[in-house]
Amino acid sequence: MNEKIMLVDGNSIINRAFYGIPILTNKDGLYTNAVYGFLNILFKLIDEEKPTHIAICFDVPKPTFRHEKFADYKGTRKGMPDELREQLPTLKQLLTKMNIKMFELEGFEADDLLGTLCAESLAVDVLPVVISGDRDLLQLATDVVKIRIPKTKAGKTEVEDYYAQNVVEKYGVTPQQFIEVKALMGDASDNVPGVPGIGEKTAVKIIQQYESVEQAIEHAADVKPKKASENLVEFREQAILSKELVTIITNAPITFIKEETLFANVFNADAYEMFKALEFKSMLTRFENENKNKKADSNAEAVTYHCMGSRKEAADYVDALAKQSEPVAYQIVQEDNQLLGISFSHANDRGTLIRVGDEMRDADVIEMTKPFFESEAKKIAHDAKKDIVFLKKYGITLKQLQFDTMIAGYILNATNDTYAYNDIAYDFLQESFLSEEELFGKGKSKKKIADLSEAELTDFACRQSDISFRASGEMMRKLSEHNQDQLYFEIELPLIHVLADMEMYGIKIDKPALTVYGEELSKHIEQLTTEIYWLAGEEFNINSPKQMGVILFEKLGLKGGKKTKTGYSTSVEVLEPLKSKHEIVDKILDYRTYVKLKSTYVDGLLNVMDAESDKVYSTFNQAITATGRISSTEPNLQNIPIKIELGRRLRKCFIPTNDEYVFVDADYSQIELRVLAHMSQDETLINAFKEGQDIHRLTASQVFHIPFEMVNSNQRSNAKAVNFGIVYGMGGFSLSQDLGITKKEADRYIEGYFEKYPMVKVYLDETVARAKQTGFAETIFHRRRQIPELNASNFMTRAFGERIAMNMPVQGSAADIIKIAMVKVGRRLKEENMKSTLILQVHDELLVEAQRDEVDKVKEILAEEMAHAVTLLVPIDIDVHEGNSWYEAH
DNA sequence: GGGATCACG
DNA sequence: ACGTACGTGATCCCG
Repeated sequence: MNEKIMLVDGNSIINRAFYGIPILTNKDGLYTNAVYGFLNILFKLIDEEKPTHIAICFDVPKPTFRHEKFADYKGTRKGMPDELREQLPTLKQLLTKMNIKMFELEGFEADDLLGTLCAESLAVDVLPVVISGDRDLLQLATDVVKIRIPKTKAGKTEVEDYYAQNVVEKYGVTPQQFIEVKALMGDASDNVPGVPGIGEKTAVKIIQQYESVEQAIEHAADVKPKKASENLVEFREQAILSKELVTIITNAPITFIKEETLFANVFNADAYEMFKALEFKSMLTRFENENKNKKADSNAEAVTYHCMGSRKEAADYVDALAKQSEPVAYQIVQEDNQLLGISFSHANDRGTLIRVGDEMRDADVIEMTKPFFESEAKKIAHDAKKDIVFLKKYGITLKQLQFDTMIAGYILNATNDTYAYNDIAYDFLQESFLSEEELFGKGKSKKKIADLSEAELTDFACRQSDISFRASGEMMRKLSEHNQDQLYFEIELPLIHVLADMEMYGIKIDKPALTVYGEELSKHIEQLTTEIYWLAGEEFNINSPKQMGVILFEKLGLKGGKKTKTGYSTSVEVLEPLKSKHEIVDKILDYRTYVKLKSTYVDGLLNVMDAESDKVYSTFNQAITATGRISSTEPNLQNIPIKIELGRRLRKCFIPTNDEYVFVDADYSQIELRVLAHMSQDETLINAFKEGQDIHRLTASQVFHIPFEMVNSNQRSNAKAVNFGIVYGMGGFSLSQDLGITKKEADRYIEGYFEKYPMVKVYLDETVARAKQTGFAETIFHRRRQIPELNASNFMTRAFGERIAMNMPVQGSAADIIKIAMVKVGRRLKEENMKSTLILQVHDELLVEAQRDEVDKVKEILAEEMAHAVTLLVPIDIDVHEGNSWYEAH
């Protein structure tokens, strides 16, 4: 046989793919993860098997002959989730375009069609190989017919292969006997009854001895154990029925025409378009490879990039660049802080690389290109912040940054995971390139850029500046179309410089104080560890929730352990109510607090601290969050403890560089609620802020129907939770959990809130409605977030989308506002030649390291620029403090 | 690499 | 009836 047909169980494979790959959607909100995973598995197996023919079988969602025999067949099975169901038509459409033959037939399951095709292909001398996620198919295995069962784990596909021999090895029975075993033991997932009291072990034993259900029944008297023996007789009909149910039939009324299943013309233009629409970027290269002998499409159009060999040539080139009046895109290629080359692209040059090599060392390339970076020529960059920080080390200041394609990509669609070059090319030029991970791999086997040949490096570097240059036009057009010119050019772009300055300046750590603090924590941890072991009666890993669950809920018999996917939950919410039940609980909660502080903060900060300056230099990411906030990493300075005093003391270790400076800290007071007041235009809320009322107290008095002056602190704090919750789109249930009240009461609170602030209700409803219509939510400054979840058929997903739609404009507008303030504060400090520097932002707070003489001026600038970043319908309040540490200043 | 936990706004 | 508040990042365990 030199022809081979791959027979695929469509339903079981797409099902596995769905659960193996996280939910994905494309731009249009179409779910794609299962289709993507299906193709991944399909392609992998095609590569391995190299079939000449292929067919894919599907179930028809209607009763089959098995249901006629047994009405409850598959009765316990839940329907597939909507997110998966929606993907079936997409998959079938795609397979049609790929000219892959599909089979489905009313009254039969995919299994039966596979069995039939298996038999028919063998009859015409075509070797079948069966792909399914369902072990029932193992009954089809023979000495030549292989059953392959793929598993998708962590994005990787592993396959188990079974010939008849392998089935015997693994299950101790032949493929034919496999049916008999199933018939006896039943199958809970398909609701096949089997024989009560006979499980897998017993079933295998019985069949090994008697070979079939019928013979086992015949010799029922001899069968052991006794229970099985009796039940074989009592449930004999049920056993026979079960066998019929699990037996795959091989003569379903379908016609196998070999030629129809030919594996050919799969990677055609039609399919390519659909892959693009589904955003299966990594799979597009497969088409390109398959078609590389065919005519080149626009994508593969030959581009000539140059590499400057000689010093003289390069110097002249850069000289001309610096004088350009038209924008120039550049890309600095570096690895491990080592410069490898700089490429340039502009209107008259698709790409030229100045490469670090024998003739020009890194310092030469730096020196040569310095005039360009500092020139008035307009520059297009990709992640300019990285470049600013890099160039600064050589004393170079990047001037005239006109466009940043990474940031533009983020503004145009804030929900992408990455905005790498290949993403930008894909989204804005409709061109597909390999990602860096695909080019270089990842983890241990990651290849080095430095190992590229000159030609490869030229291509790699120039492609990037080329993409930046060409995409920037389309991106600008889209920004205008979205009304995002101001947001992009007046907020995000200037912010890049502010963030770069913050990163470069860093923040000083009082190392001795931090070390002492760490030792104090360690002592407590040691003490608590001993006590916990003693109370538990044994040693265990307190850091392992799994082990702790066993100790608490099994050994010590505490109850109320709510189950998570993997076992008991041991989180604070679970442990807090158990404090009075056992002494150990309090110790564990303390232990957790101390360990968190020690490992995440003390050790974490010491690890990333620069040894020379005793400073930490955080990276501020401007293209991560879906709402417009910035995030902070390595170290994350936006989650330094403050709520409890023990943790708050950490802030005493964040200090000014030297005693020439002090910290001035300013934070917005209730910025999100003020934004809500503005956006909703609710009169009561607006007036409350205008009159400087205590907003939580006001809410309390209204919601609980008590006079303003009579509100006690508990009522006020409950009202605060309501005020917060509203902004998050919270429901009654969660509020009740949070406040420890009944859902009914919580619902009344929320209702009361909306009675008091009626326009807030109107605003939130309208916001959700508008988002449903447009597919996105937006802030005051037109920052937008796509919300594909709003179209989900799944209730939970859709409700989640609605909460996002309510929250994003509020959280995002607050982010807009503080970003404007940062740009303005940064500008003022620079223009007025001050020695004070903005060093940190924590969502509603700015921290400035102020020179002592400038403290008053700094306070004035902060108060002024933060309060007047925008004009809202309500006043904006700022609290300003100074101190010799972050602890004192906040 | 994903889940659980917990730190922040 | 569904499960149940938005946005982040770091550390640890475990398969």
